[in-house]
Amino acid sequence: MARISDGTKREAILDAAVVEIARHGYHQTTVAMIARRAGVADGTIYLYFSNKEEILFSLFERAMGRFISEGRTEVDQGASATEKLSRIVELHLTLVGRDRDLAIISQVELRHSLHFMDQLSRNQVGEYLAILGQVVVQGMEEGNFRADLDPVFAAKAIFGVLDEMATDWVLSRKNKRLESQAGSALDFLFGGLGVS
Amino acid sequence: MARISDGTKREAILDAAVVEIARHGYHQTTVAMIARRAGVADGTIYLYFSNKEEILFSLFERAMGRFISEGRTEVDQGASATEKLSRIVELHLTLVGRDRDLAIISQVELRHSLHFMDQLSRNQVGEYLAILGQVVVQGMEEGNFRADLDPVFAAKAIFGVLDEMATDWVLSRKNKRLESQAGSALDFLFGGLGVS
DNA sequence: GAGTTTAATGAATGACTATTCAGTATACTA
DNA sequence: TAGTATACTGAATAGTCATTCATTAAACTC
Repeated sequence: MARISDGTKREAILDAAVVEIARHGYHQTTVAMIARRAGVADGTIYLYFSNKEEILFSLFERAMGRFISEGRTEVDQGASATEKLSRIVELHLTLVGRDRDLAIISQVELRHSLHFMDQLSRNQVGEYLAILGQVVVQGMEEGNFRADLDPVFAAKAIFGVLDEMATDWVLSRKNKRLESQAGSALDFLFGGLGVS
Repeated sequence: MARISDGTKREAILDAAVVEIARHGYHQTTVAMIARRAGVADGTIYLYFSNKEEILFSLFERAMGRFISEGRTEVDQGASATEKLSRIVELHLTLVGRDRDLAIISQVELRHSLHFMDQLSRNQVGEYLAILGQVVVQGMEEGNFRADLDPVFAAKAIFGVLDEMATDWVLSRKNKRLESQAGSALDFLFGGLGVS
C-alpha cells in the first residue's frame, strides 16, 4: 500500500477541498463532501489532517507558499524598485486570476474568523508586506520614490489596492481578465509613491 | 407590555450581538449567548429576527446606514474634490476606529461567505464606491486629478487602501489611533490621483 | 506465502445548537 | 374586574456533522 508520506492522497484531499469550499463555503462544506470528491473515505481525511480547520490552514499554506516563492523570484529579476514593483503587481494579479476557486478561498473563505486572519496576517501576509516594504525602501534610496514615504504604510497601501482588485474580481461575474487592469494599478501606485 | 414596535428590544439584541460576535466570531456565537447578553429568552430573538443570519444582516445594515449617511453629509460639506476626499478619508478612519467591536464585525465577520459578500458588494459597498467615483469625476472635471483616470478603478483603489488600513488596525493590538494615519493615506491617494 | 505493519474504510457516536411552540405573564380594553 | 390581545419564556425537538475506531485491505519482509 502506498506510503502515507507519498503525499499524493494528501494533495488529492486538498484539491477536493478547494473545489468544494469555493463552491459551498467552508461552513457548508462537510468533511464527507471533501472525502467524496477526493475519492476517499471520511475517516481517511483524519489520517492526513487532525481536523477540518487544518485543511483550510494547509490550503492556505500551500497557495501562499507558491505565491511568495514566485514573488521572490520576480523581485530578484527586477533591477530597480519600479521594475520590481511592476513585476509584483503583474504576478499578484496573474496568480489570483489564474484559478477562480483558489481565489475565492483566499479572498473570502480564509478570512472567516479573527483568529484565522490573525494567523495569516502574522505569517504569510506579513512576509509579503515585508517584501513590498523592502522594494519601497529601495525605491526611496534610488531617489525614484518620494523621500517622505513611510515604507510600512506604503506596503499596506499597495497591498490594499491589489487585494481590493482581487476581491472585486472574485465577486464580479464578468470574465474580464484581472491582469488587464495591471496598467491602471501601476499608474495609481507609482503616483502614490511619488514616481515622477 | 411594551410594544414590539418600540424597537428598544431589537436594538438591545443587536447591541448584544455586536459584542458576542466580535468576541467569539459569528459561528462560535450561539443564539443563546446573544439572548443571555441582551437579557431576553432565546425564543424572543425569533420575534425580532427570522433566523440567526438575519441578525448579522441587520447589524450590517444598521452600521452601514450610519456610515453612508454621514459620508454623504461630509461630501456635501466639501467644495472641491480634494476637500471632499479628505473628509471622506478622515470620516472613514474615524468611524471604523471608533468602535473596535463593530470594526471586527465589518472587517472580518461580515465577510464570511461569498453569498454574504456578494450582498454587501452589490448594495452598501457599491453605494459607497459610487460616491467615491463621483468625487473622482469631479476632481477630473476641476482639472485637479489626472485626466486619464478610470473613475471606477480609482474608487476601488481608494477603497482598497482604506479597507486595508482598517483591517490592519483591527488585527494589530497596538492602540494607535486609526485616524493618525489619515495624512499618509491622503498623500498616497492624492499622488495616485495625480494631484499636483 | 505466512506474518507483520501500515493504510483505508464507513457506520456509529456524541455533541452541539438553531428553531419551535405550548404555556405564562403582562398590558390593554370596556 | 373580566376578558382579550400581545409579548415573552425556555424546555424540548430535530437535524446536522465532525470525529472515532473496530474492522478490512493492502503492502512489505524474510
